[in-house]
Amino acid sequence: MSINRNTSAEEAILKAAEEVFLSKGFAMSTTTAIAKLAGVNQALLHYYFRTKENLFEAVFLKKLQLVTVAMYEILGKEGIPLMDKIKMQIETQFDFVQSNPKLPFLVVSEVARAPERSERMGVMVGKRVQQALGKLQEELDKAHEEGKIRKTSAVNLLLSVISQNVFPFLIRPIFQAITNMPDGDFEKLMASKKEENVAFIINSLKIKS
Amino acid sequence: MSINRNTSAEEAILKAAEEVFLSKGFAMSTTTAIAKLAGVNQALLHYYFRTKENLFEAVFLKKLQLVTVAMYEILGKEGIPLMDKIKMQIETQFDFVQSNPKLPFLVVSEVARAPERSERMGVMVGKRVQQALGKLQEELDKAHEEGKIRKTSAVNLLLSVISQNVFPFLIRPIFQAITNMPDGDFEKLMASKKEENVAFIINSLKIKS
DNA sequence: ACAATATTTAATAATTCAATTAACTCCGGC
DNA sequence: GCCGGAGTTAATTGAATTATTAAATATTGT
Repeated sequence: MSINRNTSAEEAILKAAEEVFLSKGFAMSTTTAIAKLAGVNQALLHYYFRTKENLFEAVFLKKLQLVTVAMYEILGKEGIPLMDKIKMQIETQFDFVQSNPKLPFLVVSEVARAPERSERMGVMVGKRVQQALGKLQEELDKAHEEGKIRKTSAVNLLLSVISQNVFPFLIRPIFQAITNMPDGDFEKLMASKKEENVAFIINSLKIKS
Repeated sequence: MSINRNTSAEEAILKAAEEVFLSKGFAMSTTTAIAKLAGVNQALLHYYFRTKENLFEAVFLKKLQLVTVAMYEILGKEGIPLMDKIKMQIETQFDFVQSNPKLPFLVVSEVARAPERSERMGVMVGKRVQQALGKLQEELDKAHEEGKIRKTSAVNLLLSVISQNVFPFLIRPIFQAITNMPDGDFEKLMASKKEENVAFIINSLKIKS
């Protein structure tokens, strides 16, 4: 057994699968296309992963683990002032999505294909997110009582943050088409979008004169 | 030709197609399933629409026209004070998405399948949206100069509004799973989300003390 | 009534694609 | 050197699904 050869082939398949699945989703991807992109025979893909489903699972779970980290890592941290925490959460999340811009599409399309995925994802991170949200809610309430921010729901806030960070990457092609925006301009827009989102969210929490 | 019969059959197919395509997307839907749901023979579907693609097109374009209205209708109006206009735009858009909650998924998945769709959508509404955005930018600049709001990009604002309004419906299943939220609670959350979004956006525009 | 046309169905052809099979190659241990 | 297993491929199978065909039934105009 040549370690080099098998890892290179298996890795090539995984890499190709990642690329194809990420841009097309499960149903619109073919093992043939993946094998071709990987530069291997289509049967080899089945040799290593047996089924298309298995191969997908390998790709998807790997990605999903990354998501969960970006989701609750910051919120779970102790001893960080509320506003800093929110700021860091937005930034971390944005960076993650920016470096995995096609992942949101895969998640959304996969949930439509196999709704039970949602439940598995819920089991995977639910507990920790809920804890983090509980903590966050306490802090938000406290800050509100101290007159620092307006009354705010933690769940709602999290939803807003994710919306702001994720959605632009999800509709990028349509958005560019409608606003007639070339690639360069979109990337420029996104470069400033992170701090824009931070300002936007933080500002919306503040109490206005 | 019986008007009753053909409309009822053709309509039934369209209605079934709408339902299936909206929840599964193009690739994960089968003409067999659509015909079955419509209660007609599968070949009848081909008699009326010839191809699955045609049938999809009929459904998709119909929906798309609704979208475009919700997108620029308000922004294009004259003689409405800026803040009222923004508020109305958010509300109209939210109402639209709420009554077509599965449409965002279809649009996103369709763009992944056939990227040229984006361009067609761009052609369809681009001009008008760009005009509306231009007007909005002028108004935003004016309001900023008068010290009423902070400096704001119209494109960015529109993107934020759409993000806030659309994204929750796109990830509803995952969101519910992660936060362990039953259907009733989610609907309650959405019932207050419209005004929440208005407050959120308007507030973020204001200049804080 | 009946011819022309539209609608509907059953049967099946054609296509696509995942998955399997059976053979071949390459390499390391003995 | 040759045996055995891992790696690889071409070719094929089988299932699902889109699309067509040809025949049957209903409807309308005259």
